Amino acid sequence: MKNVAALAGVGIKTVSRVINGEPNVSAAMSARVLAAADSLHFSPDLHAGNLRRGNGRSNTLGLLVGSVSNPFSGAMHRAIEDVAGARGVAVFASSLDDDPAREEAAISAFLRRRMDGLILTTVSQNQGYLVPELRRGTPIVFVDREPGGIDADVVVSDNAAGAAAATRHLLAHGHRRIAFLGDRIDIQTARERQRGFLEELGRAGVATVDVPVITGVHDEEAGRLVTIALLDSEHPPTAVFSSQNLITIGAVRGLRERNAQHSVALVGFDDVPLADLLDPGVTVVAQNPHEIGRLAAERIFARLDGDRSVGNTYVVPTNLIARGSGEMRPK
Amino acid sequence: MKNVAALAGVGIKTVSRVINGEPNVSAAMSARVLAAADSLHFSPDLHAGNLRRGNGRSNTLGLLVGSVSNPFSGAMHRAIEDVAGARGVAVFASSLDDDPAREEAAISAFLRRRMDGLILTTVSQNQGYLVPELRRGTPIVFVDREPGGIDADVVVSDNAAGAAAATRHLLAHGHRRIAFLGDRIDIQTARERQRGFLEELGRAGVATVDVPVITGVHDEEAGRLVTIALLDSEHPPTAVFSSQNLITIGAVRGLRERNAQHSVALVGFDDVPLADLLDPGVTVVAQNPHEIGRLAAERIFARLDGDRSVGNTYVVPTNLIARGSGEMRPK
DNA sequence: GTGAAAGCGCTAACAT
DNA sequence: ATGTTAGCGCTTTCAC
Repeated sequence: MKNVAALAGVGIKTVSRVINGEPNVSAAMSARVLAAADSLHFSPDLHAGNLRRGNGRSNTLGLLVGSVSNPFSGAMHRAIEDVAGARGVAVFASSLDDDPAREEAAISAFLRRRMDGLILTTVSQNQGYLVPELRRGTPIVFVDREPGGIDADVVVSDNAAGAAAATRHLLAHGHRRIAFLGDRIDIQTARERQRGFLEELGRAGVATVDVPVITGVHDEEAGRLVTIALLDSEHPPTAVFSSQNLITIGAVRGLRERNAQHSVALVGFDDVPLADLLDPGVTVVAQNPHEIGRLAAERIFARLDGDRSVGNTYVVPTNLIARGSGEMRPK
Repeated sequence: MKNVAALAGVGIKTVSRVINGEPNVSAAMSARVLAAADSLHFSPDLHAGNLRRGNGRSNTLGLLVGSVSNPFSGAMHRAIEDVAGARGVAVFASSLDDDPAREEAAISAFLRRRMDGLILTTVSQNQGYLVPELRRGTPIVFVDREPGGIDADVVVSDNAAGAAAATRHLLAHGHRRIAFLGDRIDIQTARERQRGFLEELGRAGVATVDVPVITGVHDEEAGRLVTIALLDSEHPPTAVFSSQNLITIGAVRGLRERNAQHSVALVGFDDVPLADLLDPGVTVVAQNPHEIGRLAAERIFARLDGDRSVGNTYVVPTNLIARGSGEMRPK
């Protein structure tokens, strides 16, 4: 900017005025400055400006998701980007990988970069360490999973209700021996889904002693192996409830390998790409990652626009989509 | 930092030393500063530091992809994040949406934030406007699509060769009337794939006058509609080559709707989630987005580490995966 | 309508 | 081993 001022033969403040579109610059002056800036390929340093600027906004949001390569995360990211982009705010995304160390590293990276707001999926048991940052005025919204030890905005799916709906669906089709395939129990949503499943069985008066509940299933391959093991066991289940998208894909593979896809029912939590094109189509309790992302971003901007209300939890409903795999009756 | 120094009763430079892990600080001093920083929830301002720091690195990379919700982009993003993360560098991703205006806006946002390097998917016909930035020393790698008017590192799939392989595969299975479903022709890879397709037909001596070449097919719904129109036409093709992942999904849907999935062959360019679980499995020319991302990130860091060689083009091979849909013979 | 000086939070260079 | 001063690129404040 100094160089631009020198080349245009004007004071540095005038350049600043022109670049930022401030009033009180003559048209001739403005043209001269713009020409100089152009010929030097000048691009203002946003961070340097923010250092002195009053509100100190960086027009940047930090986003922490499960993994940027997971379709759920991708859809959420996209929705957030759309809301933020409309306001000229850029989004900075990191993958959590369900690793508490990455949670800390990513958030620390966000904080050091002075993001205007944070949208976080977390895995640690407690997010109390963010309370000072929240008090300082940085809007923080937790998505997908509820945080611990902090009062902030939260946007989540109705995990327990969705899991209960899936369970009810299988029960209604005559299943009693329903296997539950759950993620790592340190993950808040995994516990919620398991709770919804067990409570629904309880309401139906089904003894859970006979129901295989397998937790710690975290990825596709584990889902496949667990499904095969269940099918090969002495009392195989007549239905499977896989409580996460990667597990569902693994379960589909496992059922195929034992040629059980048309005899053992399957309902998944969270939708899976092309689920409707499989044979049978995969019945799922679909989440709405786009809506979760949109809402989260709206909350951030509401806070930035001055909303000082206490933290609220927004529950986005799930939606059971029957496609065939969940409508089979036990043999 | 000033506050930390005051609270600890030391000079500001000592705090700086402790925070940055510089040598020449006594253990007692270090502990006192750390305690003060902790009690004030101090987090250093990375950008303020970079303003004065010699190399001025922001430890941030800008990434522009098709859409953060596309699986190809997601896989690439993830690979880049993994390489960058290992070096303590964060990644900032934006969606291009094949819109030249977004290309300009996103790159301008990157530049204003002084990213250390840029990994770009572009859609404008010419990227000459980035030459000054490249000369200034900002490493820029173009991924997925080759840029115009600039000499820089490029990492792409072998689009023409992959398309030729797909075409050869269909020809070898007896097809002559092969429909080509192409993306918008302003997209460089779309042109390359079309070229590979037509050249392979030429090598095989197949007259292209009889071959339906449909371009401008950009999304899933367009792919579906075009496929149905082809099947309903007077001389329906015996095989379809869909040259992009969303188009392929649309084509699968179209074939299903006309119950032609077991009679009309299909090969897609770029892999599709769960393609192996469909009936028939979808034969594709798979790209390697993970490898493209990894290589691109490696190039950025090589440049940051001092590599001053001229721009190079890295071609990542494609891989034809036969799963059933591409191995059907014409009726 | 324009510009000079001070200072944002930090680090480089140079004291001590 | 610790502190002081200048200045990164910009905006603010205030003077002209």
